[in-house]
Amino acid sequence: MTTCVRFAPSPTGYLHVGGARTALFNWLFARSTGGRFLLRVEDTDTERNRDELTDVILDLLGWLGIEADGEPVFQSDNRSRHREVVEQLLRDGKAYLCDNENNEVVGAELVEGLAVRFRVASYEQETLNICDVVRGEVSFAAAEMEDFVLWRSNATPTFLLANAVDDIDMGITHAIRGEDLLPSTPKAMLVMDAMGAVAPTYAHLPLLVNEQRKKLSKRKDDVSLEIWRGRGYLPEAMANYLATLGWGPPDDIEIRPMAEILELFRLEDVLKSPAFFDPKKLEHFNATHIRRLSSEEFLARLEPWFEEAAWPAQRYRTEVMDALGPMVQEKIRTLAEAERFVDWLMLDDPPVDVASWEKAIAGNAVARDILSEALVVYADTPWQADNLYEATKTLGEQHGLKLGKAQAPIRVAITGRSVGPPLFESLVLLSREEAMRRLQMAINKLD
RNA sequence: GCCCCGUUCGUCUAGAGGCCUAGGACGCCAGAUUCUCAAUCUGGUAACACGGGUUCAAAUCCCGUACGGGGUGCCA
Repeated sequence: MTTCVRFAPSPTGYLHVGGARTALFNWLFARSTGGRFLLRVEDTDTERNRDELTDVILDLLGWLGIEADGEPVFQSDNRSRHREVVEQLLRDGKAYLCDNENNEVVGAELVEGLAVRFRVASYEQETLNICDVVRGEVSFAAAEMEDFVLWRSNATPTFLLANAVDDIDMGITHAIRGEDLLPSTPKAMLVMDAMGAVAPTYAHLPLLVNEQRKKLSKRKDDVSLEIWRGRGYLPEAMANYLATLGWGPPDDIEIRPMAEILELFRLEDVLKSPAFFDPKKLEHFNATHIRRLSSEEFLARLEPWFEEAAWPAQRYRTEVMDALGPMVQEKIRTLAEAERFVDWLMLDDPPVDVASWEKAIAGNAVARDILSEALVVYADTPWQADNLYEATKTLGEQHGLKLGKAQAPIRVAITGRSVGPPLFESLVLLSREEAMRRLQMAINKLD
């Protein structure tokens, strides 16, 4: 049997990291079983702009490397089919008309202004058993279920109806979704059974939770995938991290290419308990993925970031990144951090980090002497990294300081920060005149 | 309330009765190293929720308790 799964986002306007994880697991399952991965936009709420919504979702899924098979299906396009199923259920007595107070209204045809509820009593078995790949067999007693609305009085299908009908019509073999949908699964199965259809196999994924162990909330948590992309996270790092939430590779190697995860992933290995979305660990994954990029690829990924950087576009100096790229690559954790490693080479007056200034210069008794002497020494040191290194080292030794200490005030005076790329290589790129101008400015500021 | 699900280091996980005095990763702590460190390396810290069974043997199987979560809409 060829497997067929779907990711069915609801129209909230953006992609949630939990939704992205669900999409990823569906995609992994489809690709690893040679099946199909479809996209269905559950836009039964017709007020949204669906083109725009779909663009956001497709864009983000594409960013993550999750490609759907075929064009996305809009649930709202299946309205007539949904209506047809409701009408049939009504005729079969498996559903009934009801008014706003949920009182049954006699009739076997749809009536404008009246809703339709499913009649659970029409189901003849005592229990509904869900065959769940993750949770095993889960059963619900039919006697404890209440009738539920299939068709609203405003003539639109509810999630329960549309979701069930579309899964059947699309030939979905495995419904892989969040655990929050587990309690509604027996209702979907009731509808499918009444349609004379066979329900798909289910797999309810453990929820992603926040530090309070609650389902990720749009209000309190950073759940939008766009936010993470905007913070400089690599799609491969995000997808890789998401794959380790609720699932773990058997060989304990967590950070790896998606192609390898595809080979190792098995739906039945997915865990049952909720997982905390840990930004710190995500950051570590990201830093590692950044370092694994080739130098060329790293620079290419940085391009969109530098286009929005604080320096004027015409001030960008290609030679700076050609020389410092690899050194920046091994230090940053997110792409967003790259800018402050090199901005002082593109700006006339780079910002000065207050804490760095206090520690290395204002609060450092020898800082003034070091800066003044550096001004003198740099005036006639050959402007090359090796020579600057030696000159600065000697300067420090005259104060009984190791190079590490001696370079601190110089670094802050010139770059504005205590952290950055290797100083002497960078000074060469800055030019002697500019370096000396900044040293003088720092001394003036101190006076 | 009722229904359903879950419970291994702070966190993500490995573990399918003996390989477990429980492994890896993040974090944290310490040390090393580099011209800076937010990089790198090394080491350390820390868990089978509890109580009963079953068994020669249980983190692994069964039952119960506790705790946590999800659901209980003419939301999805």
